[in-house]
Amino acid sequence: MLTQAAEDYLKSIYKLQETGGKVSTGILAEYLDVKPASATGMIKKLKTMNLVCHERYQGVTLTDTGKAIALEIIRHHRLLELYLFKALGVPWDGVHEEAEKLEHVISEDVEARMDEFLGYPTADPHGSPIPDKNGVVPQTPSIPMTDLRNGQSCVVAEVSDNDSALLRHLGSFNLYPGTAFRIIEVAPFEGPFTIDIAGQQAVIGREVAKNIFVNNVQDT
Amino acid sequence: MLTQAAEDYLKSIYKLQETGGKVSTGILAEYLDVKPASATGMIKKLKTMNLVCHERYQGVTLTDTGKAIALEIIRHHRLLELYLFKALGVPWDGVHEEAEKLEHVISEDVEARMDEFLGYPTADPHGSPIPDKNGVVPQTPSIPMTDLRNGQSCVVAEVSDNDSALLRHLGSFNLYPGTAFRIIEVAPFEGPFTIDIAGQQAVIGREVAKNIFVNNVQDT
DNA sequence: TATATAATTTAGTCATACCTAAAATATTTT
DNA sequence: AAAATATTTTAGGTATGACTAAATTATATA
Repeated sequence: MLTQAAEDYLKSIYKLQETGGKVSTGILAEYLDVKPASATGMIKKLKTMNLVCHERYQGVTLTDTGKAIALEIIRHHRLLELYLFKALGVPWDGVHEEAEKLEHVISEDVEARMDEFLGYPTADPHGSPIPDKNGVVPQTPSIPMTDLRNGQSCVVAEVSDNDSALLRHLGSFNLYPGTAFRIIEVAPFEGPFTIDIAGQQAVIGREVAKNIFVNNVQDT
Repeated sequence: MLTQAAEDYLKSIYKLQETGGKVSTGILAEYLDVKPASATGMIKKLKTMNLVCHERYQGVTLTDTGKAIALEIIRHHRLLELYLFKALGVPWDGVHEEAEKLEHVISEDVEARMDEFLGYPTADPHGSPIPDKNGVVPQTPSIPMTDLRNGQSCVVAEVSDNDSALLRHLGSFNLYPGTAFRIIEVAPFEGPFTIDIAGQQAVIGREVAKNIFVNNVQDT
């Protein structure tokens, strides 16, 4: 059985690997809020367990085994988020923190029962894909909201889940995955977005928009 | 925040205290499957945190704070057991092990939500009382099955929860809390119990009977 | 009451896990 | 090639929690 820290490293390497191949020690350390030396230490430990590949100064990647474990933890996390949200009514800005602790502890049996209860879902409350039992991640192509232009309409596909204040802010506009909206205006010089959500107007700053990913984009 | 080990010690001291006042180092160590010296070490640590009272060679007791924490963990544990049983269908011989891990991790918010979902229950699937939010333990008087005599009828109140093989065995006879049965015969010389459960006859050994507690005892 | 026995505590060790600062080494940039 | 940057190694720290062995204290027995 892996320690919680080791599981968190694997999960982080997986996430960073998604957006850019090999993961440098520095990036990983920054992501986990530890010093690079700490990351090197854990990488060495994970290497002895054959969970990562690592050549000195060349960055780290997951082995097949390491990737499978990372995906299992991510599956735990996202199933838990959705379960807490749907079965227990935990607000969507609170599920991440709670799942972060539970993900290391639940059994495969409980995981399977939650999965069944939820009807074998493919996305968590923030729209992030839930890997299936075999580690297959359902692909839902989406683009950042910041790519949108005046007059385009779209549907929220996914939002970043790690900042609960941001999530509360988005919730106040009803900007959940599945919600449709239309761009009324993109202010010039990297300015904010004015949008229409079911008849309600809202102004979304660029920093916020960076955390929103959309699909079903149409010119109207 | 306490470590998991510290929480387990508090919980154990509480349980041992229930059945016999002050708790000796040796008993505590045996219960937790560690050496007495290890128990002494943890007791000293808990004492610096004002969670236990301890005079050398005089055994240990919980302070009010320590007792409150112990009861909170027991509440977590038993609510989790019932929740896993009722909401997710985890078999009753599996809930203990799962709750043992989760009890240290769930938030007060999730605890409250499970409590509400379950309708503010007072007993877990094994019949053990669930302390309320203020640490009040509902009292349900019961006697060991081994005190019963020929011809007496009763209802199962509580069974020991820490041996899952035993629980499966009891389950095979339908001996859940709430199940009524009648003593057909107690074999002499500390022999087994022959009982009638809803028309079905069963033979229960003395070692098993020691783990069953009953109430509503009536002579028939 | 003295002594044997049992329980408890003390003192010192060990293993694990994770972190850091500083120095050494490699890589990249100028 | 030199300088700047990033990474790794080294050496050391902290915390947890277990253990053994020896010393101490309490209890039971003679």
